[in-house]
Amino acid sequence: MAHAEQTPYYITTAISYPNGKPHIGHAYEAIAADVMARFQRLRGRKVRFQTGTDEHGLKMARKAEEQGRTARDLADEMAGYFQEMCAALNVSHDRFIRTVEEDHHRASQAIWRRMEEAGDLYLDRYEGWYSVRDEAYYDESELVEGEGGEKLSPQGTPVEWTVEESWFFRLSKYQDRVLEWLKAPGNVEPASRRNEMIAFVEQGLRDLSVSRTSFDWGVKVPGSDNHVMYVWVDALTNYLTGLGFPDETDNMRNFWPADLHLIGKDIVRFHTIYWPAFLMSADLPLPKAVFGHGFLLARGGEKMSKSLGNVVDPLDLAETFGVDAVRYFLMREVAFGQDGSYSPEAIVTRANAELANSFGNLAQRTLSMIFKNMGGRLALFETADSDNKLLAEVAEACGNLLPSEFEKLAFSSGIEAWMRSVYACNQYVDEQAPWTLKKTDPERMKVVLQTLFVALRDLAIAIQPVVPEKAAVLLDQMGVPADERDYANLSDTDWFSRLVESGFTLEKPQGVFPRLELPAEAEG
RNA sequence: CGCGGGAUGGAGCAGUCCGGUAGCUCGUCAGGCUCAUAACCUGAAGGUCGUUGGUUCAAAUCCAACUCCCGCAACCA
Repeated sequence: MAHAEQTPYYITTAISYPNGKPHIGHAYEAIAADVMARFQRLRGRKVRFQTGTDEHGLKMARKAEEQGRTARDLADEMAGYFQEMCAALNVSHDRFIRTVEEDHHRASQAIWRRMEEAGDLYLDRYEGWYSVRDEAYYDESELVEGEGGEKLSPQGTPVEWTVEESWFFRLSKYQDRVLEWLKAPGNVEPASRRNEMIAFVEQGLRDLSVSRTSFDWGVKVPGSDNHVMYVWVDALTNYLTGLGFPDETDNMRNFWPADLHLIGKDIVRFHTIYWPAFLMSADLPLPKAVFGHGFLLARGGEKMSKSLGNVVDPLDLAETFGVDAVRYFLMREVAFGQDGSYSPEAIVTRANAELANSFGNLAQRTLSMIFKNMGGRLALFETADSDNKLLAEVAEACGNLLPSEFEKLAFSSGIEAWMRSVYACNQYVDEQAPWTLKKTDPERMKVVLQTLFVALRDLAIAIQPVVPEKAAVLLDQMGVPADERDYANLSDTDWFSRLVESGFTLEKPQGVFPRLELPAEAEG
């Protein structure tokens, strides 16, 4: 369907550090971003969606060394897993960026030069306690004592005294401007994260060490070949790289600044303090919004870890339960922004109750009755008040409630609103009892069934961002043309008559959301 | 005084910003229906919303103090 205006929308996930295979946390973020991207496309916006991997840094270098191979070789393998994950989860990104790519080095060096030209970079010596794991220096006062009396970072990771020449970024210079930006609602969400960051900046910002000489797996600092950039300098720049920066490309013009950086709550600081400061220094506009989502915990709220044996491979999950069930579960179960928990039981319960029993069964019973009692053929019909009431409720949920919640990234409550209208449909089926009307008033039965058909089409269109594959299967069965499935089509009043005129005949319906069963070995 | 999150019927959560009949899902019990994916619909039982104090006509919601739990974070980042 043509849209009068195609307002650009640029959304990114964080790029993942691929020193391990993707886990459910990565899947969660990728899926959420994908739901948002698909949602915006359905709203008629011209979407650009980027995800990828952040492959530089000491940890990758060390890991490769341990395995006796090159960092690049390791990076290639690991990045492959992340790409596979995106494919398996139907993540519809426009670009999967890898920070080892040539254009990314070029973009990083370009932003570096701009910060340098702004007078914000200077060479100094850095001495301090460095944690390889955290990739951060700590002040003596921040260190804690380990069991054997050894010094540990506040995170409990080992630190070593390190002295190196380093480039510094004048972060302190941007303190006031960053603070001002942070305080404007909407820039950083949810508010709890925003407040944390405000508190952090109000304590005062120190200049940031932004280069390393202790290893060479990274982007070379222009004019200082023995330095590589601090991983975050190059990692954050990926959002620009994908648009063609530093060239003045159409993508740069259309999509920068980004509409949304979707990230985990652990890296909010980098995205809402360092990144804005870098951009200010480089004289580039700041992202319109940064959202720090919560984490997915194992059942009972415990952290997922290999030692606890509760790690979840997203690919296994998709294979076991189906991609759409997993996507639905993740978006529905936890309030976005907060932490949530996962368990196989929870996904089966949720998917069965809502997708199979409520929505899937609604579709099946409706289409089945049309197929059996009307020969699968549709005809124009006149609705009564009770029918209009249902259609109005469904239209409100699909056209207003769900979209306005999704726009706020409140996926869970958007889906809940949608679900309520599904309940209303099942209730309507019961009240109208078309199986009785079949004997008493066949004409009325047709009205009821077709009212449900209309409702079903709205419901299927609305939920597409969450369960794209299954929604498409359902809409296909219903004969809704592929180019009439945007949100704008929800308010199209002629689609039904066009469908009738086209002579569409419903085939014997196939269940779209079968009930799931808990795999026997998933117990635990 | 490190930081953050949480405590609401059996379980999992929403509601808390902007006080005013405590809501949802799962589970349990009873009933209905039979079109449909052993599904759907209706009703019921079950909570003094962690504790104490305060503000108020009114507090899950605001204020103060306290108790307890969890995490510091995703593969050993």
